[in-house]
Amino acid sequence: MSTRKEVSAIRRSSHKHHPDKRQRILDAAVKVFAQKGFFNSKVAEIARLADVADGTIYLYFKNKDDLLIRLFEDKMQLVIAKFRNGTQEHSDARERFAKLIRMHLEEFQNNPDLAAVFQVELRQSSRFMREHDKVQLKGYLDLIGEIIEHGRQEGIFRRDIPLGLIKRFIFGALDEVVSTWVLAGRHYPLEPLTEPLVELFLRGIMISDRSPLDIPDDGFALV
Amino acid sequence: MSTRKEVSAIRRSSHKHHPDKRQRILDAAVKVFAQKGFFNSKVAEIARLADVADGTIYLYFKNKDDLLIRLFEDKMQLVIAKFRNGTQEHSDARERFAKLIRMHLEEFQNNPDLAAVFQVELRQSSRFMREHDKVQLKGYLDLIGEIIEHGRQEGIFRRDIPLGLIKRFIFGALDEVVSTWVLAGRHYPLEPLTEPLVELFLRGIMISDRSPLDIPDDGFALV
Amino acid sequence: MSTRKEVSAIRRSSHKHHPDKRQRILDAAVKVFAQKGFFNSKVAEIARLADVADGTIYLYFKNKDDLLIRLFEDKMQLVIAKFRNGTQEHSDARERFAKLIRMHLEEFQNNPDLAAVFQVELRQSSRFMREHDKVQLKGYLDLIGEIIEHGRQEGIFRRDIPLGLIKRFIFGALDEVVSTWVLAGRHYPLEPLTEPLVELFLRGIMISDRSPLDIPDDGFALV
Amino acid sequence: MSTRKEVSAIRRSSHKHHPDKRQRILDAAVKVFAQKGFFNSKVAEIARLADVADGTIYLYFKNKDDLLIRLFEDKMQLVIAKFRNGTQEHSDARERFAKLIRMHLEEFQNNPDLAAVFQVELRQSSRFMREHDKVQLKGYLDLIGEIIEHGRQEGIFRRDIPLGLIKRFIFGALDEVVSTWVLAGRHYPLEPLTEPLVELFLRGIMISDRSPLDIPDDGFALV
DNA sequence: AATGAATGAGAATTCATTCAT
DNA sequence: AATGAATGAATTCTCATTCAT
Repeated sequence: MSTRKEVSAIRRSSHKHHPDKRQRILDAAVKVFAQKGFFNSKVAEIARLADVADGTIYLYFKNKDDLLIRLFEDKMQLVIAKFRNGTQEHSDARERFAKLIRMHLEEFQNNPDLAAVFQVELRQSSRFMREHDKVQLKGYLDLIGEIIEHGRQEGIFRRDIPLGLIKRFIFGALDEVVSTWVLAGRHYPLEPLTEPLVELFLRGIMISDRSPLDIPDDGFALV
Repeated sequence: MSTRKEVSAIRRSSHKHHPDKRQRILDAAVKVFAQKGFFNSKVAEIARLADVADGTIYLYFKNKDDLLIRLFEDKMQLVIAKFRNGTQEHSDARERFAKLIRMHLEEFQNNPDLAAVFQVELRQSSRFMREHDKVQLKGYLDLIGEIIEHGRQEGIFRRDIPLGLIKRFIFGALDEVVSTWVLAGRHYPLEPLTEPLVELFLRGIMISDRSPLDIPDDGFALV
Repeated sequence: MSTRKEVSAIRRSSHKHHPDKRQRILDAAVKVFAQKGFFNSKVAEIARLADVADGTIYLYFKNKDDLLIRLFEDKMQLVIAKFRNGTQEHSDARERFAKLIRMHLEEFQNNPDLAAVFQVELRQSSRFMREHDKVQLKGYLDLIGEIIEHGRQEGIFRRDIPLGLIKRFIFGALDEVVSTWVLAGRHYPLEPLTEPLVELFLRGIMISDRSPLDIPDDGFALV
Repeated sequence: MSTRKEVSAIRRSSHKHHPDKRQRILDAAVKVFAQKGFFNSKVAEIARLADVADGTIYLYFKNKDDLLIRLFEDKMQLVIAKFRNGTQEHSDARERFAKLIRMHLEEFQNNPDLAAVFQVELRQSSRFMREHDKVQLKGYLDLIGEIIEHGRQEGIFRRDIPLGLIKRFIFGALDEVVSTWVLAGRHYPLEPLTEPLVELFLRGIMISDRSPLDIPDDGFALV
């Protein structure tokens, strides 16, 4: 009796399933969650959009919650890796920082559905957030932290404000800007906001006698 | 046939009701929404906590959605009025700005449940946000805008970054700081974050040749 | 927010379902409606009687209203076809007419629950009637009309009274007789009423040498 | 202490209440029932229309069901008395009968709301009908019966068909004609239907030289 | 007698999840 | 592995009725 359940549990963990199907489900989920919000999304609709049966979703994901969690984790992991990669092309902390902001804005601009889910729908369940905020979002905050730390070691970012606060400050502002864009219907491009945002941030976090923009005279256009 | 719906607007008229009861329901709603999240909250639990019958809630509010909306509107109105009042005690734009940040942090520190609802649960429905973001939240952003504008006229806040972006930047950072605090379980005081945050903000938004902290020489503690 | 409503039309598509289950639900519905009346019938009870889950009903029918409507349409269609068939076995209009009356009485005598629903419960909602009276009931009235028309062409049914009135006159009388029988608890057989009813009807609608009103010659103005 | 209750009880039974208020409630009930149907009518709406408080209705009527029952009884009593009066102006059974039909059609034509309630909404609850069909409707059927009996004694109405059946036959046809009129939106006058209806009825129930069925001599067995 | 705010039982319907095929 | 029909728990909201004023 309990055998069957266990078998199915083993299969689930072995993830042998068709990997493409898993992705199709996640892609459908992003779209549906983005449009309707998590609680108003129906598993059946995700299934329909992914062109699989309702039950199939449960072969790949534990439940609806799990779908959101995996979605978040999968994407966040990719995004963080991509951003870390991208930023490390620059050695200057300011450039590195500026690159991060730009990539963030571009990423969401190019994946509006993902943006909607992250910015708005992921906030839905405090229960969810309580459990997962600490997991993957932390990875992103860590990336920000690394860059700040880099700047501190370069001697150009201030040390008199707690790193944790700075990370939140930056993430929060960025997050709000993207949220506004999502809620406003994405009627304008995000990427051009890079420069002023970088300016605002750097002024705040750099050591004050060095203005972020009049740094060297190599004429580099900020990022 | 279709027994339900259809009418529903016969009663709702004489709003003599007990005014205290309305408040009790709202208070209960804040607590429950904060703890469980909007979608996981049951109207019956709010009723129980408010010590009224389930049906009574519907004498004061159109439905569960309406409860959240009114909650937001009621509180936001009060908070905005209070903040506007408080900030106008200062004529210096920097002080005014600093006062706003402090009041914001204090307000949510003193109303943790309300903070939880505002920070996390209100973000639940993009539909909701789409409708209400523009209404009352706008009032708050406007207040921020007024203070920035004041500083611009005093000649100490920069004009080269769009006001809209600055407002979002400030609100977002603030919001994230409070969210983190809520999600972290409110284990630390919020108010002490006033000074570093003000510092970060002012550096970003002030005209750069005037450092925000070396303003007067009377050694005044900021705010 | 408004969790409910809004979507509801995602599933309903592949109508492979079990066809027998649909019938079981309809059969259960007839019984329950007949016993309790539409408004006092609970969907849960129909489900219980049909031995399906509550939710299953909603895989086959849009809602409780729909259940009644389909019930009516399904049966009416069958009945009309059956009656039309049966009456066409006779070429004489009087025989044809008499056959219709007999079949009508027999049909309801043999399907007492159906009779109860048709006679009493279907009258429940004027809205329902407004929509459906015209649809399927019309089919039945049409059948009556056809037979009358046939008799007119044979030259034995009078043409001086509007067909519409005659149809109503016949249907109404028949309907009332069955209603009475249902409400009286079906304590007597219906079918024996065929002959006297046919007699009453035919006398009214046939051409006769002497119209029942020109009997005496006292020239009384009717009423 | 208990005195008050008893006093109020006495008052209730003595029907001392403001008689005009009772009528206002009944009038409102007819309108609302006619428009929405019994089950879709809200006591609160009746109260509003009658310009009394919700609770007041319960001083005059036991409950919502009672409201319908009293409505029916009150009106039926008046109508029967009026019809009996009116028909007795004529001594000839045929004229008496014709007068009844005319009064019936006129009555409902002049009280469309009442017609709607009687014809459609009263059919709603088989439970209701089971209890009240026998009470007041019977009074009306009795009146029809009296007139038929009168004609029989005059020697002009046939005796070979059970009186009960004839009463139902007449009432049913009449009822259906009015129902159709109600459901069709009352777009045409009812009263002109008096003559053809009387014609149809009288032909059926009068003694005539030639029974409509002994026309051909082929000895066909009816049906 | 009258009021109408409050009550709370009651019911339709939805939808995540299961499981026989 | 996949399916999708079936399940039934769960929850909002309505409205007849009561009762303190």
